[in-house]
Amino acid sequence: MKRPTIHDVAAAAGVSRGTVSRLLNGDKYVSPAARAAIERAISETGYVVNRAARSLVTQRTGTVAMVMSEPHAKFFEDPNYSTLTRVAVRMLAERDMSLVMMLAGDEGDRERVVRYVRGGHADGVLLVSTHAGDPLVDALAAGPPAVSCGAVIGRETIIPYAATDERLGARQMAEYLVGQGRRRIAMITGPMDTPGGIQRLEGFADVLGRKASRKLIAHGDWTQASGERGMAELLARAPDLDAVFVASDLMAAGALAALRAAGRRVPDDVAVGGFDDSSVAVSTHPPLTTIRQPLAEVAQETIRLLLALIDGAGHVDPVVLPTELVIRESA
Amino acid sequence: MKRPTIHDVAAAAGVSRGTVSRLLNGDKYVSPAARAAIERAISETGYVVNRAARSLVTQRTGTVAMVMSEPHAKFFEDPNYSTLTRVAVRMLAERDMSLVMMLAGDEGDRERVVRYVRGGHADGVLLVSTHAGDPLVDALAAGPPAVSCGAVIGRETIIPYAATDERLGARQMAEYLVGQGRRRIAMITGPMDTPGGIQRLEGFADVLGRKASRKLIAHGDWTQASGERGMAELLARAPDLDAVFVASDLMAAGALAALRAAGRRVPDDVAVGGFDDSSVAVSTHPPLTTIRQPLAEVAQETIRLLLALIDGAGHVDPVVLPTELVIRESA
DNA sequence: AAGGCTTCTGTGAACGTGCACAGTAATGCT
DNA sequence: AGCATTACTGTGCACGTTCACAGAAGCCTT
Repeated sequence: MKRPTIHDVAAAAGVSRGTVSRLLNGDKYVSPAARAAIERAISETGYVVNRAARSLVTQRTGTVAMVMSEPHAKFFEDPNYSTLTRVAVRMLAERDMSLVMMLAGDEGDRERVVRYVRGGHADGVLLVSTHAGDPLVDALAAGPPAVSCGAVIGRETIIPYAATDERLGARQMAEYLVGQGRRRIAMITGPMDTPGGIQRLEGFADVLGRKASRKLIAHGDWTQASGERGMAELLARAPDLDAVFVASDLMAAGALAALRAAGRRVPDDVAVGGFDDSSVAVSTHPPLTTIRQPLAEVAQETIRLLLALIDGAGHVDPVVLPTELVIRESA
Repeated sequence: MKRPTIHDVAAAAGVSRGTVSRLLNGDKYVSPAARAAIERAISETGYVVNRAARSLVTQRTGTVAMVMSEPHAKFFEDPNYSTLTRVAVRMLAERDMSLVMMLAGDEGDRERVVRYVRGGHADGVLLVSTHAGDPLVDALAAGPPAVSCGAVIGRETIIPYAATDERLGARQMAEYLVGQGRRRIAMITGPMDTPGGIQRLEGFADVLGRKASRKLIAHGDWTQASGERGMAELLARAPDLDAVFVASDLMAAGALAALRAAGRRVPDDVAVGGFDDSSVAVSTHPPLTTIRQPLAEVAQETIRLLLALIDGAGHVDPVVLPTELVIRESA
């Protein structure tokens, strides 16, 4: 009834522990005969290595901790995390490693994460949605390698990351709107302590120059309600606007509602550009012209960086990947 | 530089390993003096228990594996999983346990999951979106306790679960549509190998009786595109329909598009009812009248069942929680 | 024929913990 | 006073693995 150990396998194969261990860990000095006997013994006994015993001696855990700092609720509905999680699990599984999820919403959570990581329970840390000034980043500095999916504002040189070229994406949308002959282009940004909030506004300003006046800029918090509010504000401040670039599709859905309430037609009176190419982009009416991010590639690069560091690379360079304009009907 | 061990703590506190261990594990026989000295020593040394060493001797891992069988991509955007993950991480953290994510999409994945779980690397298994006939369920039967969030079709008596009362929700919507005076009510279902697919149709049929003719029923696969297709089919087969109950909000968004394309006004010509009360429900035009599921409670109950089993409960009863009608503008 | 590689194998020690057991001192009970 | 009980503490062993080391066997070189 007991689970078979490496001893049982060795006995069944007629060799010693050491030889079995060598086979398991890919050491080259194992004779073909021994190899065959051991492989047979493993499948007969249904042996699977005990990771606890292994990590006790190797000081490695085969585990990566995914730490999410989103203080409230809905961190996940974002396809970003969905993709990242999937890619991470896949890539780690290939190396027989596993992904454990941790929340770092409040102080207690954060302490637990630090204890866990510094206690040596993870070989690496995958940071997600870490806000500017999050104390977690510094608390984790002395531990195992950490990377972030998306830059950590203010810690770009400390925490390696892979990210979308947010600024490029914003430029693409702004240029498209200008190219369509729009003259009074407004913007609803994300929160200004996130990379997406800051850099999408920067890209917008790159193209619009001083036409990007404060009057034409409203700030949201990624929620649909904030998009609706932002749009209403903008309409009040600049009734003559003929286009709006909204920093996320979800907020853009809110903006559409506000425009409809104000009797403006989209795209005839006002063109609307979104960002993310998420599932809401096609469920709105009209469907959103938006910016697609290479989510899967970003996720993949993030994990690649982390694995390189875990494998001993002293330093890795951040990776920034280009976005793509997706034209639908809203602009 | 080495991480402090229980020995170091014992030495610093002037007691023996055993006493420290007793304090750590909540044994009552520790004198107040020893307790104080040990607690001080722990915080001074920054000691954190080595889980590998602990599980080696206790045969427990402090880990729950969350296994997702969704064959393709987007398992996560569903707020269902988002909520479940969050709740699971929270509740497990309280007991100092952790959640590891595993995918069971293809055969290779499934084998890895079985190896992992039967190899004793998890104290419990949390099944998610497991389809009818999934071989994983039987392969896991001999291992540690497993529960499912949402019933596993055909294995309801083997795998304990917490779930929404899907059938009740469908009845609520059907009764509401009937109560609004609708006479020709159609339905677009989910895939018929999922609880949501089957039971939402059953609830609909409970209310409509033989009025729920095959002519008025189309099948979707939860995607928006399938909702659009289903609606087009229904309009072709029964042009006189005046209401449609769509088994998910996302499919309902597709149905709205098809209705708009056909020139039908919602809700004037056709009332549309959704299911889930997800974020799309408020981003469509008009916003969807839908059924809210108590996601957080279901998640909580699921984990509670699992923990009870891990704690040695021989048997637990499934939990089914009621839904709620949310009235917006589409019906 | 002797020595030195290369290839392969077995063995003892260590990793850090919990648990059973033995043991001590103080207290309560008759 | 004697004995049982309670409260507390220390010690040896086992958990299952990897790693360093030592050693055996075969082959090539001198």
